[in-house]
Amino acid sequence: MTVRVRFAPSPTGYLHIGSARTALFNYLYARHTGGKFLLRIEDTDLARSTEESTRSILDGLAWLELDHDEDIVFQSDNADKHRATAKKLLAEGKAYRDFTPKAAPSVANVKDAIKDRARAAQGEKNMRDNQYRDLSNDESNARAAAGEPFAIRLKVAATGKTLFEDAVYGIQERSYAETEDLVLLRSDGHPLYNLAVVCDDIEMQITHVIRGQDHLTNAHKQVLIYEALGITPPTFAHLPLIMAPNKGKLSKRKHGEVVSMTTYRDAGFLAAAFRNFLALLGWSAGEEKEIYSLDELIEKFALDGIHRSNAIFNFTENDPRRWTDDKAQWMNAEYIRTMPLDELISFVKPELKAAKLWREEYEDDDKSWFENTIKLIRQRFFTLKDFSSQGRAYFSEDYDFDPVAVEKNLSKFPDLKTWLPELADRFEAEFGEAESVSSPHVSKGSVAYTEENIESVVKAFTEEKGTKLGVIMNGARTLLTGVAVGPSMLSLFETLGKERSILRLRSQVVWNV
RNA sequence: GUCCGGUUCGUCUAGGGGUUAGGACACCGCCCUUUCACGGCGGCAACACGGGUUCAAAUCCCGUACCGGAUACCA
Repeated sequence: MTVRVRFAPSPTGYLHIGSARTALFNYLYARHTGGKFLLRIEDTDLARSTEESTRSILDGLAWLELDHDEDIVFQSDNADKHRATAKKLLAEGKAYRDFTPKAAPSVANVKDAIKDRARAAQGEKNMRDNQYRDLSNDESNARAAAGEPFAIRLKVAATGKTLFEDAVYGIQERSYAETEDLVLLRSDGHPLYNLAVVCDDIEMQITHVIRGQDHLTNAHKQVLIYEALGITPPTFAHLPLIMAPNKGKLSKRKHGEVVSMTTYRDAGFLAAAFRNFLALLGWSAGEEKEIYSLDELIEKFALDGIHRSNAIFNFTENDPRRWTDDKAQWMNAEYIRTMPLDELISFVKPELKAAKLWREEYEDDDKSWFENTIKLIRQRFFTLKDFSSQGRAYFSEDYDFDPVAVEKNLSKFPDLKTWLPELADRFEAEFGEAESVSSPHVSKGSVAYTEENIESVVKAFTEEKGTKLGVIMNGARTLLTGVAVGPSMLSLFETLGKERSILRLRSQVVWNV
């Protein structure tokens, strides 16, 4: 039997981190087993479902490259089938009409209201005391024919228990007494979640239901429906939940952007890195290894490596440096500095394009210069965004000066105002005239413009001025790149090229601010 | 309340009767680098608690505490 799994989000918001991981695990399991990964949009709650959410979820999945097989199923399209199933159960006496008037929709906090009611019942509630449960067929039919509204409830046996083996949590038992006669069909004819899920999973021939642990009790209800239908339930695998740093619920409302997949895409994360991070949240291959390619994840993924305890997604609100999980950030930086250069460049290109820093020459005449530059600066970058922000001075003459860097490396040494242009003269004398900035990498001087030669020129110059090398180097770095941090000054001079280095050494703009 | 689950460094986790309880991130120190990183080396840091079982318990059993989930004519 080939494995068929599904990711079934309800479109009530963007794809958040927990759902993304559920999708990932489903995807990995399907690919690992050579099965199918299906997508079903559970849009039966018309009031809350939006097309925009659906699109956003699809975007998130696309970014993570979790491509699904077969057509997307929209649950609302199957409402008639769900209703038919409920009617069938009713006809077979496995469900009954409940003529109890629908309770007024409870106010503000539905969750709390339910909890309060449950607590008030003190565990003495009899789940089988519905007065319509054993209504005669004739009377039930008569009332229905008379137009009296009714919900359809599953007739759960008074004694016994549901039992299934969860692939993650093991044997799960629940006494029938704990389970109400769940509503299958609302009095307005609207099919409810558990019915819809079971019907669709059957129709889609789902073999493994991999979803959040918050559905564990739903699994019991669903097993009941499967039993009533006489169909063997799929294998369930419930996933531990991803919690906020305070161990509380990670919610869109409370935590906002940090839980949204689009945030990571827009912040310059690599899908591969984020996937890798997500995979390790609640699952482990049981080895001391952190970096896994997609192929490796697919190869190693197994249900028995999934944990039973919740994991915390660690981040610090209002801390720009810790706005998201440290490990996710590290993972992304690790990918940026170690992934194949070609691959990285395919992501850097759109980033530079978006920042209007891209030039076609980077794939043509200046290809090797571009590659070397990326290789040089990727070492200290964390996200794709860094290439257009911190890396701006490499791709444009129009870059900003960090006031702190200027103060620390330039203003403190007023001599640099004349020294740096002098150094430019020295470069010119040594390496030849600056021709133009259009081909900054081409060096035409008598002496080769290499790190080694640059070093001796700078060193001689430093001695002559009776200053420290650091003063010159740091001053030049700030003048040439606008910031106090960056690659070694020598490789910076070389990478920027003779012409651009000379031009920038002579620049007086920063002194006039 | 009831039912279900969980609990190993701050975080993600390995281990599952005998280990100096391992790794990663974060943090700290040293080296490298006349910057900042990267890299290298090192450090800090954990088996929730109480009872059993056993020669031996982080590991098995029971209980307690704490945390989480569920408990709808929501999904």
